[in-house]
Amino acid sequence: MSEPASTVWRLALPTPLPRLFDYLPAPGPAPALGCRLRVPFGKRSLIGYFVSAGPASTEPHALRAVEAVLDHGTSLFTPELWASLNWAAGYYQRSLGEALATALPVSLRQGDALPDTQVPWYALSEAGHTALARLRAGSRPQRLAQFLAEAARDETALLHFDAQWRGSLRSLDQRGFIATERRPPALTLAATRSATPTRSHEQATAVAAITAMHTDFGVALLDGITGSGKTEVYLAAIEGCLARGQQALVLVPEIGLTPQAIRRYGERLPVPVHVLHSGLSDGERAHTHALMARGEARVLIGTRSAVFAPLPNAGLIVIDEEHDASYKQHEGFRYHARDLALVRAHRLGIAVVLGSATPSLETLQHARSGRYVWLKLRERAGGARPPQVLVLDLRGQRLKDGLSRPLLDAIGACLARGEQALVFRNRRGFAPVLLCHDCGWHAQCTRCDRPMTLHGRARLLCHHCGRRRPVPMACPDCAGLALTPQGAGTERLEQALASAFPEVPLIRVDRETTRGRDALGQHFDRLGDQPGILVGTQMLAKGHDLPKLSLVAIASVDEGLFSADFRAGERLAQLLIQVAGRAGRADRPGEVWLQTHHPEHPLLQTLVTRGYPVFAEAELAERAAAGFPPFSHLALLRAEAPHSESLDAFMQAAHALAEGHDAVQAHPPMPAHMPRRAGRLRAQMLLESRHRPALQAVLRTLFPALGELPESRRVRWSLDVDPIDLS
DNA sequence: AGCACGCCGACT
DNA sequence: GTCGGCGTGCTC
Repeated sequence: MSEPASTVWRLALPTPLPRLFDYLPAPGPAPALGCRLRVPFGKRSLIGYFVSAGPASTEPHALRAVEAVLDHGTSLFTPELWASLNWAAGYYQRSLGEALATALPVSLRQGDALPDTQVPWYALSEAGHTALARLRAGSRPQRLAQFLAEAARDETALLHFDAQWRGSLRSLDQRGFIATERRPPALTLAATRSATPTRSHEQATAVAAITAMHTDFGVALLDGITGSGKTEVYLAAIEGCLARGQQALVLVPEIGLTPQAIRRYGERLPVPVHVLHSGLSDGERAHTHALMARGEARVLIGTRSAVFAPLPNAGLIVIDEEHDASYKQHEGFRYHARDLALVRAHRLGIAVVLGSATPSLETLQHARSGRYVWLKLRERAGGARPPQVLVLDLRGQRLKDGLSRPLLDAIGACLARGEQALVFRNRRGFAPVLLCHDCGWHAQCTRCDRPMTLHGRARLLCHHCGRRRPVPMACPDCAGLALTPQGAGTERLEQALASAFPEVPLIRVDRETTRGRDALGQHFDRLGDQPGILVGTQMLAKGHDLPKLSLVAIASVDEGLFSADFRAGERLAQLLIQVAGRAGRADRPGEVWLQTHHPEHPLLQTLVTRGYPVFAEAELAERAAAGFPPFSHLALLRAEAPHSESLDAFMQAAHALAEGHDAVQAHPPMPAHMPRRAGRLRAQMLLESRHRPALQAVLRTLFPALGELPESRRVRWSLDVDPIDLS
């Protein structure tokens, strides 16, 4: 039966416009919820998602017709994923169409069909069965034929049976002894798995607690120090999930998805382990998506966007390093993968394991309040001792290229023992500032009002907008020749260390030296187990285990100590613990050196002498007193414009709209942390509430109203719900 | 976000 | 004289 003529189809479209769009229906019945349709939109053609059929909402609109229905019968979204994405679009104030499109791999987003996941299975044909007895006993083809006579096999099984199966199969096939058909891939692996290691009492307790949670939604915080064996707990929990026939999703931070880590899951679990990360082709991503959607993949490990994987048979979600900032998308649809995973798990009625050595204060607060099961791992596997932390007071010390004498001596001693040292510095380039020693001028980016970083000896680079220019011969202000690099970046540390220790290999790891697939792993491989030095940025905080690494130095912790961002302390503490955790995992305790001009700073004192849990308690008390998250909830309106008039006008108008709501405070607009970037002026306004629903209610009216402000057309603006970074 | 339309600088 | 810069307006 056809729909009445006045009926329209209401679609979500991948555009930031926060509404649905009506179209004249295509012939045939209305599609299922979430089915993809091709529709004309302005001058282009878009993929939209079916939401509902009904009478046209707004009257005088020239309706256009749906061009094609792409999904017949079932949509790409499971009911749970559909509901979760609807929730996410509302919560993060994005259009439903954008949220839906973000959740799909690019090729599906563009309208491709869900890829075929069937693989060839080989069996013995009737002729083959008849001929089996005549084959020469013990020959390769005969043994293969015997193997296929028992059951049809896929390529994985054949490979495991005989690495050179292809030749034998071809010879059997040429004689008509093989029957091939396409079937879904095998769910389990025949290969023998690596043995389960003996678990510590703490680990066993954690595994039992997580296993007990399998019947319903629940969250466990696996609060385990570095080296306490969190991965072993994940693996055991995933094994339980697989034993119940369910799927497991593991989220890891961008940098955590190393071949080493993937191998560990692959060697242990009795099913194929699938991986999603940014290095894959569109086709590979769509294929993995299809496997998950059909329940043909049981374990998926992935970074942030893997949180959108279909889970028709969900059993468990693991989020490793749950505090990691890479789980928050920093542009467009600014979702938080951890929070979205919790929402999905709630709908799915499954357990979530949040693991970290340095839990976020949000998660910790839930654990303290009893909403999460709090599982602690406080022992290092094998009884290894924690690293010894030395705070090195730089005041009055002579610094050579950012390195003090005691630190150089310690590195020398470390190398002399045949071990490795890691020097961490969060600034790339040679020096962060180029200063005129005569008049005080320093090289600034003309578009960002920030110092330009000196790279090499001749080039200035702005890390905020990418602008580059040559180093002037003389000071542009006073014509003096006393231009001096101030401070030390990774490049300068590399040079200083190379001249101090010319006899050992030295590897610099930062964005310049480390690009592309597993470049980091290759660096580590190059170093091997010989004595040597690694110097570099954040990228060194995770990755390979380095058994010979016994000294970690943080060249300067000072920048993080006095930041305007209320989360800076938490982030610095997490980084310090993480980097420190790299030292001395094997038989001998490592040493961690912190260079600072502020050895008495409470953060360092608490963290170093009493550890992260005590630090976190103190920080939580401060957050409670100041009314910051997790004791309040934030949304940040950001805007930028080429001229201050349009920017100010928009921010004023936005503030007027946001003001005067119960239980939600709209702070006055203020310049962004970087008031000018790439030549554009930037401002922001913070919304804050103790009551999340109250904040959500304000955002629901504020967001569409902002888009309708005439002032909004002259600025680029965005709303960040639960911002991680207030700068 | 795209994509077009529409008015002002440096080029064949 | 044009090619093209990005301001501003619209998308069922």
